[in-house]
Amino acid sequence: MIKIYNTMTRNLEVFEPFNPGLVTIYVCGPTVYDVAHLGHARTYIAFDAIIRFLEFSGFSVKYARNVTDVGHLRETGEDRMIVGAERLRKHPMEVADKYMMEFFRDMDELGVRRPDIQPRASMHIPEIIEAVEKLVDMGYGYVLDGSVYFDVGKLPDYGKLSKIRPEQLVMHRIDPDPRKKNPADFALWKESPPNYPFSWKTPWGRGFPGWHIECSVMSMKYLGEQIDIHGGGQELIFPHHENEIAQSEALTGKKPFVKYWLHTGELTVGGKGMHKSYGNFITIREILQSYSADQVRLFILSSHYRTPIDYSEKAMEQAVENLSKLVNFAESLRHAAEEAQKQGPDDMLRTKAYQIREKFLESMSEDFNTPKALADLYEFVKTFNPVINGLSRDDAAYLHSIFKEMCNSLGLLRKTEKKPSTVDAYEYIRIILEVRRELRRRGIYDLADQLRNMLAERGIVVEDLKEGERVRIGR
RNA sequence: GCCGGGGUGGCCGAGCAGCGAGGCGGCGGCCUGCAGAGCCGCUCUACAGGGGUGCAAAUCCCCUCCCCGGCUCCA
Repeated sequence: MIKIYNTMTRNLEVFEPFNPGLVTIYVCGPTVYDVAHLGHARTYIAFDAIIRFLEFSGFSVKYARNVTDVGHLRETGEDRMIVGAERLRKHPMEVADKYMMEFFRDMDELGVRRPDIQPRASMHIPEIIEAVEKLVDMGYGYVLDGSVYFDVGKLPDYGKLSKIRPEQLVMHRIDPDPRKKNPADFALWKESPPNYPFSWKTPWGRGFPGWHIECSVMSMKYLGEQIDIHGGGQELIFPHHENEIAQSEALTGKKPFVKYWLHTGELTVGGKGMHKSYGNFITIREILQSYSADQVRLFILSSHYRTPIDYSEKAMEQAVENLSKLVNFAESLRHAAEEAQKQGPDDMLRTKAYQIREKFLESMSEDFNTPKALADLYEFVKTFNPVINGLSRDDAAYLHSIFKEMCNSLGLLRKTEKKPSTVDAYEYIRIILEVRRELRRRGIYDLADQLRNMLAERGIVVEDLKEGERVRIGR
C-alpha cells in the first residue's frame, strides 16, 4: 500500500489510481528558452525515482512531461521564447529546438528515463484554440480586444489547491488590466503585437496561447480528462496548477481533474533560489563536469522530495562517499559471485536480506521516503559487508541481485555497460596485472606499487584482495 | 500585507507523541608488504527560544525569533 501526500488535501492519502494497476502521471516540463539547471534536475530526478518505484511496485505507468515553447510570459508581458530569440538572434522556434534538444540530452545524461510522451505546446495550437473557444461558449471565458480571459468568478471553488481566495491577490508585479472582471482572471489567449514572429490566427484575432492552457489541453489529450498524478515544482502551485484546475474542470465538468497533486521542494544554492542575478545559477551541464549522474542523484534522493535542498560542495562530498560505499559493496558482491568457492544457499542470510528489502519497500511506500529507503540500503551494506568473504557463490549472486534491484528502483547503479574500448583495453590490463602479481610474489613492491599508481593515474583502480585483484575503471 | 514551507548533534538528513533512524566527517584500534576496500569501538540529555496540555512532547496547542518561497516570470 502506497501513501502519497496530496497538496490538494495537505494530507497523506492511500494511493488508488482511477484504474487499478494503471497510473497516469503528468509532470510540468521546462520552458525551453534557456539551459536546464539544477532545479530541473531536482524535480525530474525526484519524479524519475517515484515513477521507477511505482513500476517496481507493479503499476503500469503512463507518463507525460510537456515542453513549453510558447506562451510563457515574463512580467513585462513578452513571451519568454521571444526574449531568448532576441538574445540569440534566431527565430523563436530555433531557440525552442536548441534548448529542447539540450534539455533532452541533459536528462539522458542524468539517467532520467524518458517519459512516454513529451508533447510540445506549439504543436497543439489547434486544440488550444478549440479549448479556448469552448470555454468562451460555456461562459467561462470572455474576450477583451484580441485576448481571452478566464472568468475566475464563475468558479466558487477557485483557489482550492493553493488555498488562496481571489480577493487575497492584492500584490501585483505589474498592474492588471483594469478592464478585467476580476484582477485574478488570467489569460487563456493573448493578442499579439504587430509583426510578432510567434502568433496564430483565431476567431478573435492573431495571438498566442496563455501560459496554463497548454498543460490542460495536452494532459487531457494524452492521458484523459482525469488523471491520477500531476506534479511539478512547488512554485507552480500558484498560479499555474490552480489555473490548470480551473480550465480543465470547467471544460469537462469532471472533478477532480487530478487525483493526487505532488510538488517537489525547491533547490537552493547558498540558501536562496537559483537566479542568474544572484550568481548562484548552476546548470546541469556544469554539475556533470564535476560529478557523475549517480552522485547527483544520490545527493538529491538524500532529501525527501518535498523538503527544500540546499546545494553545497560539502553535501556533494557526502553523496560521493555514500555512492562509493554502495558501488564498492555491489562490486564486492559481484566479485564474490564470480570467485567464491563455496556453493549453496544460506537460508538465514537470505531471510535477513529479504527483511531489509521489505523495510526498503515500506520506506518508499510512505510517500516515497527516499532518505529512509537509503538508510535501509546502508543497513543492507552494513549487514552483509562483514560476511562478504565467507559467502557462497549463490548467496553472493542472490544478494547482488536484490541489492541491485533496490538501487535500480531508485534509478541508482543502473546497468553500467562495458564500453567496447574498455573491453579491448582489459586484455592489456590483464597482462600488466599478471606481471605485477609476479613482482609482488617476489617481493618487489616498489615496482608493483608503481604500476598500480600508473594505472590509477589513468583511471584504472586496482585493489588487491585475498584472491586476485578487483579492477575498477573510471571514477 | 496575505498564503505556504522550513529551523534536528561538526555537517547532511529521517522521525511528527512512548524503544537514542541512518549517513558523512573526526578520533582510536583491527586487517593488509603498502594502498584501497572492509571491520570493531568512541565521537550520544540533537531537536530555534519561551510558555502550556499529557503519565509521556523534537512530535500537539499558544506566543516569539530566524530563513526560504508564492501572490499572474520560475522545476
